[in-house]
Amino acid sequence: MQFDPMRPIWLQVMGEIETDIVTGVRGPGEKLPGGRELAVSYGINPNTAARVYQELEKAGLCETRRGMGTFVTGNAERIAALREELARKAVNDFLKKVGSLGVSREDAARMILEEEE
Amino acid sequence: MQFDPMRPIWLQVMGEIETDIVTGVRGPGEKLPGGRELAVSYGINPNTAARVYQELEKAGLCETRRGMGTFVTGNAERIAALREELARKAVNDFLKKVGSLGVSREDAARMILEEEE
DNA sequence: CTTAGTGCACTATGCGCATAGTACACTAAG
DNA sequence: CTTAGTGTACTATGCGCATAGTGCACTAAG
Repeated sequence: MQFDPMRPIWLQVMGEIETDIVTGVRGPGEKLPGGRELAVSYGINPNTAARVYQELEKAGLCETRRGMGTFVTGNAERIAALREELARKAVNDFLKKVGSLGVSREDAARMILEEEE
Repeated sequence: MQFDPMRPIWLQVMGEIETDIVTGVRGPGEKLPGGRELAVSYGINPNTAARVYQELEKAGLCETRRGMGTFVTGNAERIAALREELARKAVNDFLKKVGSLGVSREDAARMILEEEE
């Protein structure tokens, strides 16, 4: 994976794992890779990897057990709430951005259905 | 205005001016505020303000005349192209983000039309 | 007990952003 | 010419990100 140099790496990796969690790729209670292993797989520093898990725990998505590792939270409600929150945020950000360009909600919806890859 | 501490200020101010240009708030050939004035109005450092105009010129949106100021480009095609580019990018970013959450294009369009403020 | 894997804490370095401050060069207007 | 407004070029400081490296404490498995 290659990173956007304009945004902190820990935030970008955190986003990746967040997505894996809300989509079920990483199930509730599942053990996540160790800090050092995560660092290798993403090509980042162990300190940066540790930061990722610290922030995920702050967000209530992971639980850390010293000596054992970091695990996806077993709180399914929290996960469902996050999925809802992320989707709503994506919609609002999009509407705000496209609105500032002078595009209506209806036109935005049309662009989404018609946009080619 | 308050800034997102996770992203460079010059990028955020640049985005503001970009939007003003593509929406016609700042017309082609129009003189933009001086670097020091821009700094005061946004509450940022003159050096950061200068960076904004440097980047806008790199993007082909402004023309700088030493001793006179910075002006919106007279190239209307460039402006129209940017508007198209920004809208397309917003759509693609949105589709990518919402797609990673497991939401279809149709559901995304529906969410946009139904989302409340 | 020993070992491997883990989280955690610490020092140090380099880089870019953002700040503050100063100085210089150019242009238009008086 | 003088002045005000402008872009431009420096130096310097503080901060957070990201890196590198080391060590320690905890846990489970052998």
